[in-house]
Amino acid sequence: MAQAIPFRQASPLKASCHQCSLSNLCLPLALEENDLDRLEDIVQQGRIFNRGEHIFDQSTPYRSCFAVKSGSIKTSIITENGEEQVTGFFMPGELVGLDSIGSEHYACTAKALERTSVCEFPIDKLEELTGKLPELQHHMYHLMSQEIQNSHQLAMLLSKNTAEERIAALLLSLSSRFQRRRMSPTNFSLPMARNDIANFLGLAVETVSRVFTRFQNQGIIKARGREVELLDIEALQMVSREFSRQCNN
Amino acid sequence: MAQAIPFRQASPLKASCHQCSLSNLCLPLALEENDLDRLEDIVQQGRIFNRGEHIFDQSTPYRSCFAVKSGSIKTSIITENGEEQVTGFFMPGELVGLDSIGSEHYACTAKALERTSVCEFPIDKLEELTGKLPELQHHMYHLMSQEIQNSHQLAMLLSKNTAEERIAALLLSLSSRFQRRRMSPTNFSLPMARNDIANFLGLAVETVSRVFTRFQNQGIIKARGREVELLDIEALQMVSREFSRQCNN
DNA sequence: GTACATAGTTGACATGGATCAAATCGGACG
DNA sequence: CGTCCGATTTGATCCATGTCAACTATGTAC
Repeated sequence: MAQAIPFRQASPLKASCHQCSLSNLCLPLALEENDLDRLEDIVQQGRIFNRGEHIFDQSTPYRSCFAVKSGSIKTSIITENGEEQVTGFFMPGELVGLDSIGSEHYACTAKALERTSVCEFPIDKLEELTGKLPELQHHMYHLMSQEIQNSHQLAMLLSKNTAEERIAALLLSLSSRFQRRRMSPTNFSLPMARNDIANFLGLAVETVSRVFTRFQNQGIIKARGREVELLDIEALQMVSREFSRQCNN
Repeated sequence: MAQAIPFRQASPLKASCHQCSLSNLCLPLALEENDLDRLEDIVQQGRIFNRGEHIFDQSTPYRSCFAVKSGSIKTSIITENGEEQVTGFFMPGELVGLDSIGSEHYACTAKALERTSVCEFPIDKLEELTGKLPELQHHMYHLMSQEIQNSHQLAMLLSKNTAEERIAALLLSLSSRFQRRRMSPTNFSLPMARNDIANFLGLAVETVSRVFTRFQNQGIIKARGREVELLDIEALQMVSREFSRQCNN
């Protein structure tokens, strides 16, 4: 029935980086057209996860890192006594699991914040490939560097900034990340709950809520539930003290 | 006058990883004897820095990462408005500058806390070499992963833990790092000032000072200036809540 | 040795945000 | 449509830690 197809086509288990709309954000960003094939050879089209499902947790043996294809992911560390520390939010085109290379298990737990699909890069194959493609290797180093920087920025936010500053910085970070994905930088829907925001920013939920309403009263944002509209980006930048140096970008 | 020397010998600008006492901690850790030569080929014996001197700062174009050979280094981010956030302390065998790969300039400022010597790895040559030596590449990924993890642990410490817990965790981290370097885990001299500790842990100097004296009154430590003796490690672990999961190890 | 600067300690007080409590909203489901 | 449960908001109170101020110790230059 199906006739032979002369052109490249993804097998069911294989992602097509060539056709992916995120190729200017994700790993393919580093590669020429013809090297892209080699990346496609190792990528596995991952499962789709429903909201709340774990992509992996700290007891999962480390095998792969994952690129978000659609949806969004939250990573967190769960301590022995059950406390959680949210370490990041990941949007389409971003790589999750870079903090675990060389470890037996994942160093954090990754949970889908909404219906989310991912591409899976088995780490052994990825390392092998980066050994052959210097640009890809460089890009990996660069991504990991940025992850370190982001985390330092977060530490800075946590140790030096007030609740308002932290929340302003997060909103700005999300804004610029939505923008890079060609979505509105001023009108978006938060993928995460207030609780996750609070945890990520080292605040109590109540504080987050209060700051949101304060911002709203000042006419800086408009928020109803997870729907957010940034009315005055400049004001947000003023609040976040260190203009545009966001915790994640 | 000088006669030809038949055996490998470090040129003035070249470090000898073969003879380095840190070879079980540093990059050589990943390599077989014979691959070590290739690492030696790219290492540059760095300058010696006096206390307070900058190895690099955020205006320095990114060229290399550095391994601490002796002494110790503090890294920090300086914001536009002059605020400082200490992001880490580095001891012999540890690598500084992994947060800047792929950036134009260093992402942080590195300052010698005491008289310090470093080995310099030009990043372009290092990347080239890791492309050829899979074990070295893997080790680099692993080191960078750990740096991300450390930073997440720090963020966690900052957002969830009390002053006492943070300081206990730092003391334990230093202790285990001294131990790995075959120095006493209970009797050491802090390389950094109270100020740096405070900044790193997101506290006021006064708070650090108070906690030190509190610990001392409880008989957990003995401290005179920078000289510290850990009298009751178990008690410290109790205090630091999440037993032994330190911010840096 | 004296003097000045820098680092560390201690005390008194103020406050941002945590905590506790309760009300309200919103969505899933029968 | 009504019910239920979790998420969010709002209010009242409390406390750990910051801030300000003063004092002490340590080190460095002359």
